[in-house]
Amino acid sequence: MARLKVQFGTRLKLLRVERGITQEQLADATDLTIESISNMERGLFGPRFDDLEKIAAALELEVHQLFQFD
Amino acid sequence: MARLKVQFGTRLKLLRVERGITQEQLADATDLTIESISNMERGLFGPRFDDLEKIAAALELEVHQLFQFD
DNA sequence: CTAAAAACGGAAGTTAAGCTTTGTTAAATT
DNA sequence: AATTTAACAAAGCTTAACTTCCGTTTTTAG
Repeated sequence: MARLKVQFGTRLKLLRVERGITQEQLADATDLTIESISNMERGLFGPRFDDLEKIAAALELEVHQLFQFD
Repeated sequence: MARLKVQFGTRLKLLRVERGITQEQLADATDLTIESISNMERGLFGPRFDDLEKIAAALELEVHQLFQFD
């Protein structure tokens, strides 16, 4: 039942690494802490709605692509 | 800057109406209140991460489709 | 090989977005 | 005209999300 968080986290990390940016750089770009990014990538929690927008913008993609698993 | 909430809300309403279910039915299926559904559809706030899963399940679609605008 | 950078992980405390409750009003449906 | 459905608002509550602080491990680079 926390499947989505884990899937999202895995996807987030993949996309971030693909773009060659660090957790710290993503944290800066989204006004979050590195721990929050880390926790998201590990599936401990998902971002708030507003932060979804920031994350997508920082990775230069559409929000729906963050949820494009498989 | 609350663009995503508005887009999401509009999309949610469209998908719900397409399926011919009321706000109340969606609220029941997701363990939310009708006001919360109403507020989301009007773009006042977005759902929590866990509720995203419930909403997608209730509408029988994948989460990424909730963010498939245009 | 070593130092630095990046990521992992946990625990405890804080904050504010999301959610509820209550109530009223306005459309839409029959 | 009556009933259902949805819009709207304001005030209070809850808790997931977030931060802060800490130490450890892994990866990268010099």
